[in-house]
Amino acid sequence: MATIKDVAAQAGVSVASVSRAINDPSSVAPGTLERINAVIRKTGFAPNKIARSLKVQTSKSVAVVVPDISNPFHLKVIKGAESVLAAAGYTLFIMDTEESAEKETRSLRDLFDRQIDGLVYIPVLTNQRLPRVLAESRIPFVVVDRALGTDHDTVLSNNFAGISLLLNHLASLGKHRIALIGGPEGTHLGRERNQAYRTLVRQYRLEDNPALVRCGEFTIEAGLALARQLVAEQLAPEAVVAAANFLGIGALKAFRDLGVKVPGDLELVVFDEMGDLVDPPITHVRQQAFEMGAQATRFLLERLQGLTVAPRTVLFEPVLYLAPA
Amino acid sequence: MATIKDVAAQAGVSVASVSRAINDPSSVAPGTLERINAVIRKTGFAPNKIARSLKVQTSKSVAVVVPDISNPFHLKVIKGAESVLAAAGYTLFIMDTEESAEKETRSLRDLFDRQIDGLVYIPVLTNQRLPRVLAESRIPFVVVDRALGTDHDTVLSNNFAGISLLLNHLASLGKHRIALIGGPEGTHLGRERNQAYRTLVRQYRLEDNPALVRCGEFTIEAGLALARQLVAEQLAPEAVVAAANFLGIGALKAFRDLGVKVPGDLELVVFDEMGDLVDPPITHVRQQAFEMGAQATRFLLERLQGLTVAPRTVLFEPVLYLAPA
DNA sequence: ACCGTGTTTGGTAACGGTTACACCCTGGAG
DNA sequence: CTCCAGGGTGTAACCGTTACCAAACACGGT
Repeated sequence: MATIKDVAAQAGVSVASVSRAINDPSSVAPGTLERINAVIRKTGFAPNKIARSLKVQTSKSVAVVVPDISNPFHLKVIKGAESVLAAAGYTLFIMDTEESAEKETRSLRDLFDRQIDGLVYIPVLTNQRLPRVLAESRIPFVVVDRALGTDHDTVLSNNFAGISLLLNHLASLGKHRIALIGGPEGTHLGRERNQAYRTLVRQYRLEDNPALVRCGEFTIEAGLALARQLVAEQLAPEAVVAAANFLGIGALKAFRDLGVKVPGDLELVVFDEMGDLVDPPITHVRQQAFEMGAQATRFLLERLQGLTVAPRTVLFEPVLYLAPA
Repeated sequence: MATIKDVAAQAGVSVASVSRAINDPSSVAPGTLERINAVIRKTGFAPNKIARSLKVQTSKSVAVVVPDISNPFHLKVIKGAESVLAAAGYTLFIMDTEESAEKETRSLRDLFDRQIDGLVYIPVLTNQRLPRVLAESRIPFVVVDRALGTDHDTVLSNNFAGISLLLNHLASLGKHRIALIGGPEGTHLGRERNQAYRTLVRQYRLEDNPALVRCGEFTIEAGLALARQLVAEQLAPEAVVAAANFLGIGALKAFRDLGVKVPGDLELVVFDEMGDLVDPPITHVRQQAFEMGAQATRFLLERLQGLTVAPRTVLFEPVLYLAPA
């Protein structure tokens, strides 16, 4: 690769002039500029970004760090981020932490000392607070999907509202004994949705029976196992709410395997969409994942452009998708 | 962030010693080493990778560049890459080119002058040959899923075999008039699968009627539209093969909307999986995406470790998943 | 003729590391 | 008692840019 020195030599000017020709063309005489540009075209020279970053301490790039790139929600957040970044001239790096706190720390570290400018960050599920690396860093970031403190920008879904939409729908259908297939109590996200269920069950005066709530990991396997339990123990719920897409998928599989008709024997509703071709169509709420990614990135760009305002938190409202009756 | 100079000053040694302490501990006296390490721990110092890369022209990182991160096939290739990279101590960057050649070029450029060491590369669909940036670069890369030349490592699916499995299945079911919903003829991938269909139709002595093949983009919308055409034109195929997952999804939707029973009125088989919960279950072939990503990455690592052998091409066999009758 | 003023340009010190090279010890062999 | 080998350390050049500063020059006004 040609360097700025080569160009300077061939054009018969100093490196300083070449640098100026690139970064502030108006500051160099038209004749010189043309000569330099000719050489640049000829050699295909492009300034080395590494060297540039080292000097200017910025890299015109941001990263999105997500716990599981195959989770459709995360995927859409990424797509949302891409949509606003494309216009802004930033390069986007995606990193998959595979739900491992250790891998997450490594990734963050790595991004930092590669001079990433900013970060859209969906924490690993088990994180109860901001990783030290992040807290100590001076780079702007915005946290998506999990509340991890208030001294930085945060973009969240209104989990309570989401569960509320689902329970309200079931209640309006006259269901009374409604089970929950919930996420892990040890995580913020799981707790928040489970708690919403408990609160709302009382509020709607539905059957309030601890045996009706089953919690596990946010995985298809867990959904499958918990749904099986519910059926096996003859609790005969009239409806089931699954607190996440993977749980819903697992539950639906279980019911199908066990010959439980959905809907019919049982109503199933789920938090988050499960895919395009799910049959029968299942009533669910959708998070505005794309829009959340976009908004988070807008916040980030504002900070990158020097805006300093108090940390903001925004809540996106999930929307209900009713399956045709 | 602390720099190596700070550490050197605090430890009362030269920067050279600190650098050595990090990169070749055995070369510094035990006492000094300990003193340096103490300071490093205290300050949380980590060498700036940017500066390091600039000097040593390597960055211990590789990238996976894919055209569409929400395509399950690409996703699994990424997961496969991750699985082998984790062990090797390389950082993985993921970039989504969104099926845009222009964006792809930018991304590749960007990666290069960030001193990426190697590349696992799934080209944008419309690329007929290796992008210039890549061809001219000196960094090792391996191309996945599309044949773009023979002077580099390539990892492919046996598309012919995949179509063959599907047609063979249909033929064994006694189907004779089999339509194809194919990909764009202007792309290598589309052409390859469509061509396989044409060849095999003759080979199996099935109805060889150009009106039975409909091609379009690899999208859900195209699948939907093409399936509608097939139904509308009363060609009455006994079976349909969709040449890709998105086409299959679209087709299934169309049939469902039009009240065409699958199976029953029509048999549908598709190249690639469509999702976990598709109902009814559809007979399809799966590419060994994860394994392909892993293999590609293994090839890459070998080159990164200095192996120089002739460029290799490996073909992975798709496997048939029969829907329960 | 002289003096600002303004435009172009070149020299060069950073940025934060790595590494070739020279230097200084110390100790064992001759 | 010299000499040499070799371990441990520091100095400084270098990676490719950018940006500050000063130098060179032209030009219009007194």
